[in-house]
Amino acid sequence: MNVGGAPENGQVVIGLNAVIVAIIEEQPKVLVVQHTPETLTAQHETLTDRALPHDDRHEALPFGPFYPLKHRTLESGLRSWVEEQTNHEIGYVEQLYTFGNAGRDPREGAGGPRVVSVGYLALVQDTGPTAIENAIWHNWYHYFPWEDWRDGTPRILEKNIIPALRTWIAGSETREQREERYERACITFGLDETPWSDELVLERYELLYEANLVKESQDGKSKPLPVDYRGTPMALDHRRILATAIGRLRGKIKYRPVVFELMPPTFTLLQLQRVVEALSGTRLHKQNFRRLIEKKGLVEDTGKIESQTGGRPASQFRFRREVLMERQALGVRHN
Amino acid sequence: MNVGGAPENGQVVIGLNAVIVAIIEEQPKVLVVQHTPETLTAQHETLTDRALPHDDRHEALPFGPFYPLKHRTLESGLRSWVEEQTNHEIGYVEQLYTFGNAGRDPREGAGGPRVVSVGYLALVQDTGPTAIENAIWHNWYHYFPWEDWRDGTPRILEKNIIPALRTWIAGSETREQREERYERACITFGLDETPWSDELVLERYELLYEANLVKESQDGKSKPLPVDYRGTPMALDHRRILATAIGRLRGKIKYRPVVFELMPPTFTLLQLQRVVEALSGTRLHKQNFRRLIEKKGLVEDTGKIESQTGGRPASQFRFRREVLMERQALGVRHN
DNA sequence: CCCACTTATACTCAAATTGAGCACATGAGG
DNA sequence: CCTCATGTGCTCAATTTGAGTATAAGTGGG
Repeated sequence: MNVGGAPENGQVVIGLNAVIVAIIEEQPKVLVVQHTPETLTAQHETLTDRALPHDDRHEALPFGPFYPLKHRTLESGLRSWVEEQTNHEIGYVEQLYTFGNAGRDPREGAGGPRVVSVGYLALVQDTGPTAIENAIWHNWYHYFPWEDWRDGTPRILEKNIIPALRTWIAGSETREQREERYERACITFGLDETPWSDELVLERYELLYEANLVKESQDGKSKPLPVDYRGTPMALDHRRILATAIGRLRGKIKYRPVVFELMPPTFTLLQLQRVVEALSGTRLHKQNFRRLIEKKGLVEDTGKIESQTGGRPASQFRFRREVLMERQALGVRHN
Repeated sequence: MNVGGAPENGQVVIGLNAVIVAIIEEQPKVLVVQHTPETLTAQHETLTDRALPHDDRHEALPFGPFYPLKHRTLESGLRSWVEEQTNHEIGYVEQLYTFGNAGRDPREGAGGPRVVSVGYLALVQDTGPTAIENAIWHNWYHYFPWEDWRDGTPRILEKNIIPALRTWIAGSETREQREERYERACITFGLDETPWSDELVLERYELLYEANLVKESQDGKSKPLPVDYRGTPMALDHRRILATAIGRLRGKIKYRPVVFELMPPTFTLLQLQRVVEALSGTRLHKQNFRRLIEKKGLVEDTGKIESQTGGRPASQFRFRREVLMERQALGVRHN
């Protein structure tokens, strides 16, 4: 057994994980696969010869294997199965991170191949229901309820997370550890007047993970958390990958014009603002947002008027594709 | 043959490529391995059962295989072989990109495993000569002579590259193509008053590649370029990986305090400035640089005085490790 | 028809940041 | 003591940013 390749060093299989994002009704949505035991087996093919442990039967990111004989590049592998399965044309693909941690996937181990998975972020337009089976669009704030500040400070944060973090800080074993925990919590969760930073999504998730405040880090020994404040869990390390994607996207929109990948061909400035707000989880100052957009010259007036605004009719704009070519400092900054 | 793993889908082997950077005498250096046929075989082990074609026997980035049975994570795999081989302690490691292109490595193909390689950027301090065999520190501007603007516009750019690009633009087959080429060249190479952007290292390299102005893209049919303006070539796609690393690092220093990973424990502000300048390839305004650094509070005066400055003695500073924890907008902006 | 309500859009203004420079300090070396 | 090279404090105008005021132009209800 184990012939071919570098046998004595173990087998490696490459998987492609996609965070597919669309904005639907002003909410940032991500495509997730509902894992029932049957669909899991059907989807994962060779990777699923061993079943997932019961606890990990959760929602998962869509996953596709990489076939080196069939796919010329990793990205083309990703594109082909995503477009095939979702019937959505992908406008934008960005590689996020490659995860190779042992123990990521409980199916590996004695005899099983090591799964190295490459995470991708893909942006698609809202083009109605997907054809993909068992896959649905979920609001990403279901998984990260503390990340949505559009209606003010999330209640979950004030009521549950911050107090739990303070308990965690107080429970340190040395003074150094307490200070370190406090410092981290300040920076990531904006404790005690420290400003909140929308990009630290991964850092926040990891802190909660370490503090045992999310489902994924529960070892079964400590008593389970109340459901209401840990956010919906996902299979394996998928919530981590999603956190990476959100943080990256929030950062990227500030200096590259990627928002437009999520927009319909024409849109009003308020619609554009709502999309940015949905992604960043914050509210923006309307007049300044417009000033910024116009200054960048990313957008041009189509002359058409949208009158279903609920107020004064608005001009419809179009993204100027000409400026798309790698150009920097063209994003949409906040406030 | 081809038993184990997912046989019908081809074998995959994972390689780890490291761009190891240090600043030595105000120059940004990268660790490269000199490939003679013998050392190549010794280094690459299982990956080198087929020899490289003669043209690809160039300088290469250090490369280590990933052993799934031995390494718990990709990063720990990288750290272990880099530290083992270089005797340098790595302060900072960042994953760059995962390359899976077919045809990247001519050794793959019929029967050979597909090599997927994960590129890493590692920053080390200048701690004298390395112990690694056949590896030497090379100024990265040998590979990208057009990227060093510290002594004004690089002559190579004005004398050779820009004219060659104009020829390439003029040689377009349609009007659209000409406009597209011109636009790209403007943005990346700062043609006709467009400002130069230090971060577009990869974009510039790719443009030159497409325009057939670097060695790696020479197909052997067109007549060879004069040596003087294409920069030193590297094996396989290593120059591409290096370009990715430089661009990433140039971007990163602007918003994260990573420069300090390259600094000795104490340093003067001018030394710090010289390091930033070496990385970004530009000159900075001294007084404003100081103002910026002091405002960020990244640094503290040790009270000690450096008198080997050639002028008035300077205060020695130390990086305040306390602020290292994920904190944003703390980099060193230019000018 | 007027009114409340909603959204669009033009413009103002102070605070903060940035880019460029002057002036002087302080050491080394002739 | 004069020159040279660097360090360090400070000024100043231009630009950008954050926050707000004022007004325009639609909707639907009485």
